[in-house]
Amino acid sequence: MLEAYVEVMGNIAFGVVCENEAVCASNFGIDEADVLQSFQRMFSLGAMQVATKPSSFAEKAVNEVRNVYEGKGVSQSVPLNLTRFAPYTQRVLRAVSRVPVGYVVSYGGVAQAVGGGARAVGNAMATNCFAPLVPCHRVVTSSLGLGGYGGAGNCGGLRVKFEFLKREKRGYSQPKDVSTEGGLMRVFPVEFVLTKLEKSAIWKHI
DNA sequence: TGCAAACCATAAC
DNA sequence: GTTATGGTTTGCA
Repeated sequence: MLEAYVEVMGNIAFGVVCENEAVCASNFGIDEADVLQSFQRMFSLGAMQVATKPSSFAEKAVNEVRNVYEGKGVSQSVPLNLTRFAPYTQRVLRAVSRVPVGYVVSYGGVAQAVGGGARAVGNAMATNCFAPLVPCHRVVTSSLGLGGYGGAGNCGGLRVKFEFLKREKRGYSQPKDVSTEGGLMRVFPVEFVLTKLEKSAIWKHI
């Protein structure tokens, strides 16, 4: 039986779905109903039980979701259960979760590391059930545009993605390579994206 | 800039 | 099998 748990902090709600000490899904939204609704689109109603009193693991997982949301980074201490995804999608998600706070990667950059094409990577992001644990908000277009955001859950929108990136500013100025199971992956300081967006002034309309 | 064609893994049929 | 569908990319006018 899957355990769903949602914690509301002020005007934002964080939620996880857990099973056997692993996270099967995570999300955030405007309130508890919002988050639960997104979970119900991923799992059948009968397979999931909403916990009023969370297991210690669920509590820890929700904490992690909140940390990432607040821009504090990923400790990568909670295991993810990716088995309900296609093998290629799993590779993409694992590669993306290696992008450090303060950096972004392009769809094509991920594709280069895990194989396949940029478009396929975008598809994998769109089905990502682990927002923001798998930081799909750090994946942008090769021209340093935002790309898209908000596939599986209710929490979508480029505005949200933009806010994420602003919180994750760390003042880096040089690109670097991170290693993935497929090979090296080039990541860029999030500032590259932000300065370009602010210059183009398009972000004001998001 | 803007547009069109190539790209690639999935899900649905 | 085949088709439709994207959170893209690249080249060319």
